[in-house]
Amino acid sequence: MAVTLKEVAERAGVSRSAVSRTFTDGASVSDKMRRKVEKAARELGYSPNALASSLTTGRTKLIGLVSNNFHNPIFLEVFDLFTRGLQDRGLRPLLVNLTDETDPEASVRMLRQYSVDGVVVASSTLPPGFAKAFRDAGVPVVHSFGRYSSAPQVHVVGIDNVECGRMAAQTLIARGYTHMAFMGGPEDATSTQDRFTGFMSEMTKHPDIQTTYSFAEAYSFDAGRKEMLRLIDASPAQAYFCGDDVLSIGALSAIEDSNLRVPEDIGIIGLNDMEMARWENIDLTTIHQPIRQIVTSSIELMVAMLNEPDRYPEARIFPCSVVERGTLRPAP
Amino acid sequence: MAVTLKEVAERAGVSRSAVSRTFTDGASVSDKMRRKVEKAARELGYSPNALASSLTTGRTKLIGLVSNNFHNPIFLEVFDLFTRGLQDRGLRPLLVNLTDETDPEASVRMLRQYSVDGVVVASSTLPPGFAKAFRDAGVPVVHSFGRYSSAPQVHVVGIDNVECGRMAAQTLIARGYTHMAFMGGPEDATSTQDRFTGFMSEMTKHPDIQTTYSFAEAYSFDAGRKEMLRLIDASPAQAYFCGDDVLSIGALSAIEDSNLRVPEDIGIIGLNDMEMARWENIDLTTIHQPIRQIVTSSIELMVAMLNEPDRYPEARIFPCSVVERGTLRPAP
DNA sequence: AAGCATTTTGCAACCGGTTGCAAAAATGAT
DNA sequence: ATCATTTTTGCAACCGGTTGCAAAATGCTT
Repeated sequence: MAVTLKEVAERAGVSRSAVSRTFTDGASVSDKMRRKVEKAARELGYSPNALASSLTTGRTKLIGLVSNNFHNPIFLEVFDLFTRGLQDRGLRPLLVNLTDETDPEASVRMLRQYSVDGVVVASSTLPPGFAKAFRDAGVPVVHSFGRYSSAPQVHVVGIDNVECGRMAAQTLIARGYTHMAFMGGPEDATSTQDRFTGFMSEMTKHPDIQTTYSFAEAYSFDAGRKEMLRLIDASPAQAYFCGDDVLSIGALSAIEDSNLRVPEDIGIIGLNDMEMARWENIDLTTIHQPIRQIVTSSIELMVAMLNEPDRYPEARIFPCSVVERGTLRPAP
Repeated sequence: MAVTLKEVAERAGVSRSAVSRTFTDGASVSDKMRRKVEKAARELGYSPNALASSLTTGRTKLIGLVSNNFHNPIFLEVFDLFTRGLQDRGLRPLLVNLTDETDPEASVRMLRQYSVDGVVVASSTLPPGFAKAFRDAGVPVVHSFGRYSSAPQVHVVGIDNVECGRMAAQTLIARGYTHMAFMGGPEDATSTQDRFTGFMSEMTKHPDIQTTYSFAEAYSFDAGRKEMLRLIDASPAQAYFCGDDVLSIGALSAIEDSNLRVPEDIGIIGLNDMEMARWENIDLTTIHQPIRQIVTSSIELMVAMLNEPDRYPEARIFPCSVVERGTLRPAP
């Protein structure tokens, strides 16, 4: 079907090596030869087979992009940034959607079968062990949005979720709330656990402030709404640190429907600062997660690892900051 | 680095063909042989190189998934469905993000270099010519969410946007509005053009109803909000058919901020029925686009084409339907 | 136990490229 | 024009698999 190197060589009346060399940069070819080959290639509509060459070069320029977050709008931004960033460096994202049913082992195997040069795990909910499976298989891996650790086993790029929890608590404290709560995402997500830890660690410094907590079933609108409806039905706190922005928006919807006002009756602070958070009809106060930087840095790290596979694992942590909008009452 | 077929063969004390055969189903291998090989493979941690085998079989099981919609939340649902659907059939999505800057030619070339078995173009804004470029390059292609044509040049799966425009117009007419408008997405998107055509064709049957139209710059919240603010500043219509749901939500935000009520002062009907449309704080009346069916059907069509490359191009069009929620006043 | 049909196995060529090495060609110095 | 040096080119082996074909092994019949 497709035109091969051999055909071009025959047409140009040169050896196959010569053709190969004109298409690999850095190889030694005379101008005359190059012109001859390029002419023949053009006439035949030849373009080299990247997969065949990967056999000898050992490089496919394929990068596995693994995620299980196909329901959180922020990940559309993440995929956008990743695909563009990788493309710009001549790398190709092979997308893997890790659902609850898919066997993690199977995806490791599959990505190895396709000889990906590296793997980016983009998820804030997967345990560190998942990314480690790739490392153990000898595949360079970066865990983006992964759990921060002072002794990382694999490269991690993300934020310090414990610190974010602390920051949220401090923000609420500064607003003078006397009863506040943590409404987390799924309890088994590492990001939920860490944010919870940080939040609580700060609150223990303020025993006078009443603190409660609960967890939603998922990082989703429905889960946030459902949980907030339940909380309102009991006796709600004055302000909530919600697991993330989608959850916050679900909570806001519940509050609105219960004829309570934001921020007067209940205050909300989210986390992520996704595009939607600044939509005027949402106007969510939230903690900004610098996803652009995280993605860029992840890609840089990946590129660095391709050249230096045994690079010592490092954690790259980016600072977050509170974005003041309309869902928290002003400081007294 | 990785374990190869040859090593397994040596360890098991058999020929390379034998190893190859145990890993290709349908090949003739005795049980004894299979056990021997599998044992050796297990001990060595061998898994076959999919790319190397593609060289001889001519199949990579790689499917290019090309899109330029990385800002519309509905496409996260689309990517979710596509990746899962493809995975379930043993196919791997190679994601291509087509930005304004990327040369379409280049992506065609790139996907050919990676010998993808087929390409899915998932976009409602790309011209049919783009998908055709793949067909001309001899690559099976399906254009999902593409423009409906009675004489399609490539396989198209989607909706009849003209019909949707008509349906929107009819819905507004039935509500007894006397001044209504079309607020489209970007004017050069085929979906915008078709919805406009349909909308207008219906309105010409009702010369008594005042009809106006305008276009937003993109299918985005900001564009919708901006355009609606502009319209409100002039003299707004009683009801709008907005290009899609995100645009509608932007419009809703503008209306709210202008202290006008929905649906009393201004009615809105969107298109897509994305997840967010049913969020209680949005509650958008919209035209449901059956994306699940479109994606499923696209994948089925792709699989069919892999077995029968010269399949005659067909258009698969799925019916849409109005989903009544809270942004249009009830019929009189 | 021999004869035949059937299944299993290995050989070797091939898929579409790359690359080390040595021969050939071009360049430069004298 | 000669020779040493550098650059360019082709040969041939290899990357990790698959597959048609013929030989070897097995199963079945009588």
